[in-house]
Amino acid sequence: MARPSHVRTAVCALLGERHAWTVDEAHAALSERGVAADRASVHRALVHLHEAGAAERFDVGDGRARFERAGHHHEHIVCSDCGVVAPVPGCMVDEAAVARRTGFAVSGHRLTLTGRCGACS
Amino acid sequence: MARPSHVRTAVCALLGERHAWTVDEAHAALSERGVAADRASVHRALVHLHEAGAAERFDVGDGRARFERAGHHHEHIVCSDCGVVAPVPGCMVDEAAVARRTGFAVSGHRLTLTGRCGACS
DNA sequence: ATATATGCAAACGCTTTGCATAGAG
DNA sequence: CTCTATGCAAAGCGTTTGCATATAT
Repeated sequence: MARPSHVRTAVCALLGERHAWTVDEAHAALSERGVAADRASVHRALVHLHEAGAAERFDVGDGRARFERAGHHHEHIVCSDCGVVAPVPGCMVDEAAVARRTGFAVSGHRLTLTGRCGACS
Repeated sequence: MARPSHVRTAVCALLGERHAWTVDEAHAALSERGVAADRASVHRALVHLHEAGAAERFDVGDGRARFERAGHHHEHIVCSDCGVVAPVPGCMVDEAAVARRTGFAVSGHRLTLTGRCGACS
């Protein structure tokens, strides 16, 4: 199973559906669709996509890696009640200002907000 | 050893020295000062301080919990080379704007930037 | 005497990796 | 045939917890 990898293609398709997936969520989603795959394989597929530049990897502080399709920068907000992770359109971070203040050559950022989602309020 | 906890007081003192500590860093720092303490105790002291509101807990994505004194909001920037975590004075996140865009009742945020520190450039 | 912080060791959760196998080119 | 993705199982790592002990009040 060289190029048209079973798991990898399926995982890749998932990324197009939703903005964020943990390894387990992706694994479960594949199962539901009848795609048998090992957690390790799903994880490797995700890591591979990340290394290939097709996916971004981030975490919201709960210790689980999350992956999303690359190329659509946005921030994230986590509901402190139900844990859902939603995308926040746009970018509000002035990296140039940080560079000025810290002397670092800024290359990127990750902003995670916390709050209660509409459903939980 | 009830109130004037040996480890806890020492850990508390550390927080006043530097802006961020991992459990291991704190544990090592105590050892160097001749304060014998178990990692678990250091961890518990940090968690206790956090729950008491004296410390903030965050992570920069490397899987290690970091603690810092509470009450001095700032962002963080991590050097992609040496891994040092530096504070970024000020706050540049407009939570109200996020609330408007997402429908969440925003309660806080955590911004972590990445870049190369002055020493590594 | 009572309550709690500590040390020690084990349990956990998630990530990561080694190895043998199966399947594509 | 060769090379890589997969499955399975185990190893890692940092965090967290149970339990017996020590200590301050």
